[in-house]
Amino acid sequence: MKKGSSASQYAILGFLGFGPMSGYDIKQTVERSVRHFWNESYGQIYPLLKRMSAEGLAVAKTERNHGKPDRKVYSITPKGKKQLQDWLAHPAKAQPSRNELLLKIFFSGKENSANDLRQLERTRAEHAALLSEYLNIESDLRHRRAPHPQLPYWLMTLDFGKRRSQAIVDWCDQSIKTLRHLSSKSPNKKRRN
Amino acid sequence: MKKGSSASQYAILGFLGFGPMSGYDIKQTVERSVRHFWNESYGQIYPLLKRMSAEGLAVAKTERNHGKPDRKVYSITPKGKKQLQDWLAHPAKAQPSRNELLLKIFFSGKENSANDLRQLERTRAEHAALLSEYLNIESDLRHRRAPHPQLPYWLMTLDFGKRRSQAIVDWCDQSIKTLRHLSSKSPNKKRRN
DNA sequence: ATGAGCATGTAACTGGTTACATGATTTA
DNA sequence: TAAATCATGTAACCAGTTACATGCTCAT
Repeated sequence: MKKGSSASQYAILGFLGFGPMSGYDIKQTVERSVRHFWNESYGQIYPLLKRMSAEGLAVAKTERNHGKPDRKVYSITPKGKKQLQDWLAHPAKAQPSRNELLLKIFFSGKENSANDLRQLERTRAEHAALLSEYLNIESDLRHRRAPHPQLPYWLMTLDFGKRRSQAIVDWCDQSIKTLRHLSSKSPNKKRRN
Repeated sequence: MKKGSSASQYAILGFLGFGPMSGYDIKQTVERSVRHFWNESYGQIYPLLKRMSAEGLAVAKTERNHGKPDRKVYSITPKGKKQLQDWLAHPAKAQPSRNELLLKIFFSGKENSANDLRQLERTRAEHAALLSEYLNIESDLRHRRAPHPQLPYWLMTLDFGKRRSQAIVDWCDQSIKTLRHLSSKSPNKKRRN
């Protein structure tokens, strides 16, 4: 793995692999396709595209655009394709997970039960919503993209999202139950013996 | 939420809430207790402790230590306790997830099947190992820490880890099956029609 | 007229990791 | 005698976010 090339660079390379795109396009595509497990900001995309074309991994072509600003459309080069394949071939390195909600619960106590419950319910709702969103995307994908050779891979990542959200929903339900049980056994304010 | 105070600071405050600790102790404790959803480096801990004691959130006491280097043991102050409680009361902000493995699979195709399978099997093994580690920790905790008032909260975070790893194992199994099926339908090298 | 969408880009900042320096003691 | 553990700390680096600047067009 070459030094100075971050995962963002490979992500960009990957999207250019689908076809020529501008920085703006890449951002939109990220939002529509991999948002649930990846993100990129313009502040990352534009400087990287510049650097990558200087390194010969992509080539830019400026498209004049009536009224709207010009578009700089980048295409991946053979060298870029090779670098992408190299990256794909190397084992993915696990990124350190940091989960603030878990940290708060870890430090929590009976005093914070009301707040914990609120947070768990919010989290549950978020992931329940994601879950149904994923199901919609899935059926949409299966119909609109039926013959695309990469469809199975996209569905795999979706499946991951579904399972993760389902696991979180289940965990929230269980934890909410536990918290309620806990505070009914020894209530915060009024305690009847 | 005060500006300039990162989640790391609250994590440190949280651990000091369990009792006086040195920077070294905090690091060890993080490793032993919340490693599966949180991490801190010395390069983060020591400067923060310094700053926090300057801000009156903690107080340091130097312990002379025969032979070994001196220990600077920090205790949380009432002001620190208050700030910790404030943080606990605010909803946890979701940290942007970035999953390299999913990204690679998203960009993958039949050409990379062999490599994908290797990575999925590795990931599966990792999380299967974590899973049994969690189960050990759990029974250990239930016995050794049986009467601790915060035990239920620790178990909740463990439960999260268990469910997450189980979901990942399941997803790996499913994805491996899908990949094998895929390459048996249209093999990479030799194709019989 | 107001705001959303299109489109590119830079600068400042922040949060965090890694590498380094130091040095005694215990264990293999 | 080599390595691990104890223990603290700094400096350099890096990746990534946020805020800002610019400006046109189209729909409300």
